[in-house]
Amino acid sequence: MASKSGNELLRGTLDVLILKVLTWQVLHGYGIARLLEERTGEVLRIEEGSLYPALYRLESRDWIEAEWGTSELGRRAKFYRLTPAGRRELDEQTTRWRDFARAVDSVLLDAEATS
Amino acid sequence: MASKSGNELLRGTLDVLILKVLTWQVLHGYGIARLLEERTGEVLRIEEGSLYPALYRLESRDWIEAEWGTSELGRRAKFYRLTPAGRRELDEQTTRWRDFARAVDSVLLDAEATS
DNA sequence: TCGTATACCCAGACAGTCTAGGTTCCGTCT
DNA sequence: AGACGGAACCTAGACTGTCTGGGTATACGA
Repeated sequence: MASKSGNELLRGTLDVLILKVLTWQVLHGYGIARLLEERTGEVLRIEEGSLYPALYRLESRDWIEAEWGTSELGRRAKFYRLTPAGRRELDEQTTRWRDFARAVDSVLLDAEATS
Repeated sequence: MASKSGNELLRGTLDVLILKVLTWQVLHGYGIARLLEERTGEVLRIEEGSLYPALYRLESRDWIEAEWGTSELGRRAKFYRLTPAGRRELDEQTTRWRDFARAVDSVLLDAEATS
């Protein structure tokens, strides 16, 4: 019952998460999703139907660039790298996330009664 | 240019914020929005086009109940209060937010290179 | 050889926010 | 008295991003 499949919280956050992962390494889409899930103990689950559209979006905005290659497991894969504009965007969105999260916390973590 | 009017980050967070405010006091919609903006230094801006649909959504799910009354300034206003189910939902969504925010932080606040 | 996992792709449904319009009424200023 | 701003509510339609659920191809192990 409390399943709530559509992760609304992820909205507006997936982009910056992808950009961040790409500062760690040049990686293909599938690997980005796996890495994010792994590092967050499955709290962040990136469905492929969200992942690939997000990658195209980021590429069309010139925040990342793609190149076909071969994965560690010998399969054809598209590797993404961060562009200079993508790095600037990462910084900006990271700041925005921090401000937003702090604001939400300041409300949610407050005591129940303001007296 | 970096305007980004549609606040995607707010997605999935507005509900829990409203529920939380209603643990502080019985309040009308307009007042909820003003209070959230005030308390977060305008970081959270709640547009009326998002606010009222959100209130109907919460009411239709029986998480809040409404009653018409008169505001402090003498105007007709709809006052909302939290229901028991709303309180449970608040707890659940607060946990979900905390897990999510911690997961995002663990990625974004990490050093640039994992070595 | 057959299944499973890797790795990619896409159309359509869906949900929530925003824009931009609107109404009513109170209090204040002229 | 009239004009005006702001309080407080409401709504249709656009937009955007995620998910569901389909699909392809290939490598590897059983």
